[in-house]
Amino acid sequence: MTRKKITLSYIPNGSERKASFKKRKKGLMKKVNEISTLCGVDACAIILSPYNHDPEVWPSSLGVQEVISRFKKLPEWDQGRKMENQESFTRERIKKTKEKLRIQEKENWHKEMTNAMFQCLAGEKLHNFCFLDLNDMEWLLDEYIEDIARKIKSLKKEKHLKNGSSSG
Amino acid sequence: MTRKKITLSYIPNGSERKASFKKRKKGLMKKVNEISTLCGVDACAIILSPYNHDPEVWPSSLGVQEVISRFKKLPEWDQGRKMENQESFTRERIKKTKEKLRIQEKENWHKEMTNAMFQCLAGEKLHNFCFLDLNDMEWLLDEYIEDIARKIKSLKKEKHLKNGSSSG
DNA sequence: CATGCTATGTTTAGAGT
DNA sequence: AACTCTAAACATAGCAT
Repeated sequence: MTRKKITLSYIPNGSERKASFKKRKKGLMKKVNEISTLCGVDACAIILSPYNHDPEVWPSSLGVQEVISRFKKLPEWDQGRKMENQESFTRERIKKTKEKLRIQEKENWHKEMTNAMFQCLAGEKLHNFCFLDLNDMEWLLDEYIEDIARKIKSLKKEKHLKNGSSSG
Repeated sequence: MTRKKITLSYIPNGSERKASFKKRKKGLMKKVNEISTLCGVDACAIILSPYNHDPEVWPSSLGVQEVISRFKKLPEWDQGRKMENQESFTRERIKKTKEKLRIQEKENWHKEMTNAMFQCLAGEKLHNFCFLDLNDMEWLLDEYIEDIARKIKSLKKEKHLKNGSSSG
C-alpha cells in the first residue's frame, strides 16, 4: 500500500513532518494562487515555520503587505467581528488545539532535556534561550547540531591524520 | 463527462465563479488547518473577496493578528528579502496578473454602466462612489438591491391591504 | 441561488533511490 | 536527507435537484 488515510494530528516524526510540510506548503501556495486567479480575489497565506527562520508568504511580500494593510484598515472589522460563519470551525479547532497543546507540552519537556544536554556541550551562549520561542529554539538547535557535527567531523579527520601519518 | 481539466484563468461567468470560490475557499481553509495541525506551524490565510465585505481569515482573527504581528516584527525580514525561492513563481504571476488586469478592465466598464443605472434609481447618495473601491461598490450595490427589494415588498403589501380592506 | 452528487483531476503519504 | 515515483486519498467541475 502506498498511502494511508491521514489522521489530522501532529506528526511526531521530525523528518516525516518536514517532508509533509514541504509538500503541503507547495500545495497551499498553488491553491492560494488558483483561488485568486480563478475567482479574481485578493488572497494571501503566511506560514511561520521552524524550517525557514523568515516567514513564508504568498503571493509576494508586497502583495501581503497590501492585503494586511487593507485587512487592518477596514473600520467595520474591529478585531474579531464577522467570525460567525467561522464559529463552528473555530469551535472544532479549539478541541484540536487542546490535543495539539498536550503533544506540544510533551515535546517541550523533551526539548528542555535536550537543551540541557546541549548547554553542557555549548556553554553559556545558550543562557538566553528563555527569551526565544519554540520555533526559534528548534532552529537554534539545528544550528548547534550542525555545528557539533562539523566539530565531530574535524575531530575524526584529525584522529585519522594522526593514525595515518606517524607523526612523533 | 463530469469534469474537465482546469485552465488557470479568471472564470468569466459570475455564478460559476462564485460557486468555485465557495468550494475553493472551504478547501483552502481545510488545507491551512491541516498544515498547521500536522506540521505544528503557525499558518494563516486572508481572502478579500467581493462576496464578503469583510476579509475572510483563518485560523481566526486573533490568530491572524498574532501571525501578522510576528511577520511585521521580524527584524531580518525587512520588507521583501528572502523571496529568492518565490522569484520564479512571482515572475509567472506577473504574466497572469496582466491577463487578469485586462479582464478586470472589461468588467470594470460593465460595473460602471450598472452603477450609472443605479444612480438613476437611488439618487444622489451614490455620488461618493468615486471614493470607494470596486469591492465596496459591489457591496453597496447589494445593499441598495436589498433596500429596493424591501421597498417593493412594502409597496405590494400596501397595495394588497388597500385592495383587501375597502378603506374609504 | 444553494446544496448534493459523483466522476475525474489533483494532491500527497509512503516507499524507493 | 532530498528527490522521484505511484497509487490512494482528496478536492472539485459540471450537472441535477
